[in-house]
Amino acid sequence: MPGNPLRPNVPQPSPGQPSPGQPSPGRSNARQAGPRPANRRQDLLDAAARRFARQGFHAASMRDIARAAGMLPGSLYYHFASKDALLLAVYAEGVRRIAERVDVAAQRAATPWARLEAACVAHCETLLDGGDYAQVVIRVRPEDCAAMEARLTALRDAHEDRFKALVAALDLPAGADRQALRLMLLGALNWSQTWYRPGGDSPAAIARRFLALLACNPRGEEAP
Amino acid sequence: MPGNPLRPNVPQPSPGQPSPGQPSPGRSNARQAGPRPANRRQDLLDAAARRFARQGFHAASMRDIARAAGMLPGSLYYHFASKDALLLAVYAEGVRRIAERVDVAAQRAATPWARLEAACVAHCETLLDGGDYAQVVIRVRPEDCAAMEARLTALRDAHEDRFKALVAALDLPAGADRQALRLMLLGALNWSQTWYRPGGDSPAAIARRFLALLACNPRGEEAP
DNA sequence: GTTATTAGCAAACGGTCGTTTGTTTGGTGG
DNA sequence: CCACCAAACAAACGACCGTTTGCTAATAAC
Repeated sequence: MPGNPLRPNVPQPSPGQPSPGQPSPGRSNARQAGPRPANRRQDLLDAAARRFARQGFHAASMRDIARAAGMLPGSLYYHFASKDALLLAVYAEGVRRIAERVDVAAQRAATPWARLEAACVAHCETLLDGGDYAQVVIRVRPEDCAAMEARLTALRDAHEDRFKALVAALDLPAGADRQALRLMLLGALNWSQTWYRPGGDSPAAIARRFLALLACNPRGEEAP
Repeated sequence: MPGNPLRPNVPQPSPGQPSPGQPSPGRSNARQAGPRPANRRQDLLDAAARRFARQGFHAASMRDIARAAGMLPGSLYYHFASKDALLLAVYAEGVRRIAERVDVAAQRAATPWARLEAACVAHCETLLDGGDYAQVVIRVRPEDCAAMEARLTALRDAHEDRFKALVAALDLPAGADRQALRLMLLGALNWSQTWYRPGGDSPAAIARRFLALLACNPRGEEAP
């Protein structure tokens, strides 16, 4: 037992920080873009995202992920304390990527309806073609990982709040059912992950076709 | 090795037959409702449905299911050849239950719109309050079980075809986007499983609120 | 009463799981 | 040159996985 030089487990460079590299290795000192402090952590996250997106949380094993990242199973634990923690990191990054694209798209549009449409298009595109991180957010249910359930749910909710605001900004008749509008839109878009295949309609077209069904007269009335 | 009296693995009383009991044990002969041919197979299916619905396919283990059914792990294999086969049986029964309620509801309604609404209400009610079997159909993805993927997908598609027919029967303007209408409706309803909690709106109310958003003017046009 | 058959028990099989541990690199600051 | 440390390797740990095997009570048929 030579002391305890083990398990430093990476300082986790404050979640949310874009990507300036430099994990600030304790000892300060400007290190020029430098030879390469070995960025395998990102490869590892990518591999985990891919496995979680394609197989789900339980079916993806740490050994699969390690192999996909070109490491041995034990090596993962230098970067992440547990499988749960790895999922949380992937999930958080996934939410961040979706939210970022939705925000950018919404800000570019002029009217409230156009903003909602742009947001739906961005949400759908990221979900279906935006890579593995985003797919994990829709595919993996928070309750699949009991230890992280609360945190995963909070992340997902934070993203959905954007749509709550976009729908609230719409100019609708008094009795309009805004909650149903949001739930229906997001539900239909999220579920599209189960039937979408790259051959047919583009994700953007899917989102627009859905929105077109609602855009005409979204108040809570019966059919004729 | 005393011959091979093993693995008779139940004659599988022809899938789809309602529930008359009598598994027709090879040797014919009317057996009056009788003392009890031991119905544990149903308990076993129920237990499996519950675990699959609550934990998903991979997280539910055969040992969990056996314990919930009051059996030992090995005993499951008298009734089902594998975990995959057990899932298939649960899934098929789930689809059957949803489809049955949807059919009954739709037949009771008079107009095409009323039939679609009744079908959506029935679909949603079965999904959210109709027990574990139905939830498995939505929760478990066919690709979670590679060996059964084709069969599970076929079962799910067969159910969705009913909605294709109901939407086709609607009296809509020429350019109406019927495909989007169906995908949006089913997607929103299926996704409701992820956010529904028994406290708030009833499943029927959820379905009706969604349909009300579409019922007014479902043609493919842009927002003003 | 004998004989099959049903439905299950009891105990393991090999394999994989998430994880831990001790040790070894290779670059870097002093 | 040396001490240091991030980043991995190599090898296991116990637990649990889906499944197989041999056996046995109870039941029903003859």
